[in-house]
Amino acid sequence: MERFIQIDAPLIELLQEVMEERFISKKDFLLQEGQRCLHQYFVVQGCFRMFYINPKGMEQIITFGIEDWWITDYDSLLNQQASEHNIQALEDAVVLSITREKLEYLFKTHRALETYFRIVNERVRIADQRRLQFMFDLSGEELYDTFYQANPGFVQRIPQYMLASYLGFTPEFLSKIRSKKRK
Amino acid sequence: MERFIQIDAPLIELLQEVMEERFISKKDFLLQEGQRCLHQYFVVQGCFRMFYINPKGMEQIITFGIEDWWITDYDSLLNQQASEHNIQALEDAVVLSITREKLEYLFKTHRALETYFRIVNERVRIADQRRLQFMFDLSGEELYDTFYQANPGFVQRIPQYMLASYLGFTPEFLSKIRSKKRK
DNA sequence: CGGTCTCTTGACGGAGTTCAAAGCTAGTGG
DNA sequence: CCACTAGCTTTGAACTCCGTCAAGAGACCG
Repeated sequence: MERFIQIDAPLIELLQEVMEERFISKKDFLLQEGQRCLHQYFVVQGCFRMFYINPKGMEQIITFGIEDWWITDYDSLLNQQASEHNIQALEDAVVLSITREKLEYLFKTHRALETYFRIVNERVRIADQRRLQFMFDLSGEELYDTFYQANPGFVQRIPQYMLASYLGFTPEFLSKIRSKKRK
Repeated sequence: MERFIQIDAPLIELLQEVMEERFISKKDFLLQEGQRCLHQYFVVQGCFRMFYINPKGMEQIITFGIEDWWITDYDSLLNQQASEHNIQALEDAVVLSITREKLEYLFKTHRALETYFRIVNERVRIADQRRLQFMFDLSGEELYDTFYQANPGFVQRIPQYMLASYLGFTPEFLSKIRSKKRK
């Protein structure tokens, strides 16, 4: 938070009080399809994936969430409807959670917090746009290379088929990319 | 704005004073590659496209902007660097423009305005995510159908090859989709 | 009218998918 | 601590969607 706003001690203490610490075991869910999403989660430790079941019945990964990132399903959260998404821990994890109601209340009383989230969402828009451009411009192999370079080490943390899903192709194809590289 | 915040008369008047009205002729640019983007634009009348030149040398359209939408290049605006994008009018148009500096000043003095943009960006994140899901799930033909249904009339306002670019395929392929439908 | 911009059509090629089978790895219980 | 199983990765052959290239036909604007 200090990257984006000047945060004072009282606000830090308040957040520590209000946000609930949760320990999640590998493979457990923060959110499952059909539930209403009520919280925003800050990942303290661990790794999550957010995915849905696409029309072909396959799991499609939208995004990952790791340490120091926020994760939630905004569509379900803001429009107060059942989620089509799942958020699942890929490792044992620790998150801080806060309900949308509490957060909006804090926005009113603590202006800096709202500024913080305004800025975060501006940054996410930039990142989302870059990702879209990558998907337009790059071949499967180039997508893999680019992701690999940009996120050193992360590829080791997750099964390859999840990376394939995130990048928008099949595990078989990713396997062929990798086997080609071995030569 | 009234959709998202309670806006009072003084703020409305202030915005009318501070924001500059600009008339843009068809084919003229609000932003060109290489320039620093300094403004956020609110489209009063007309239609814009935001595009860049991809590695193959083709124009790739990222998004359109029409009446009552904001348009800008956040990456250039916030990171204060030369833009890789172009924003061009597809029709004679009217916009209200405001520099980022002025807007951030207004955020400080007029809280409701910052709340408004926080909410707008949350909504845009939802829309961006839906678009990503469409691109994962749908074939070219389905993308066209879905866009056509969701934006009745808009397809008539723009050349077909721009729609093809936005949807992520070639004008030739779009032409084949349409010729198939005629039967 | 004349040229530029836009759309269409067809033949061919290639990136990525699908399906099926087999090999590998890691977690789990006995 | 081993054996077994479920989960993950690899490989190959056939196939599909969509891109590329090239040529022509409209359509719009000065």
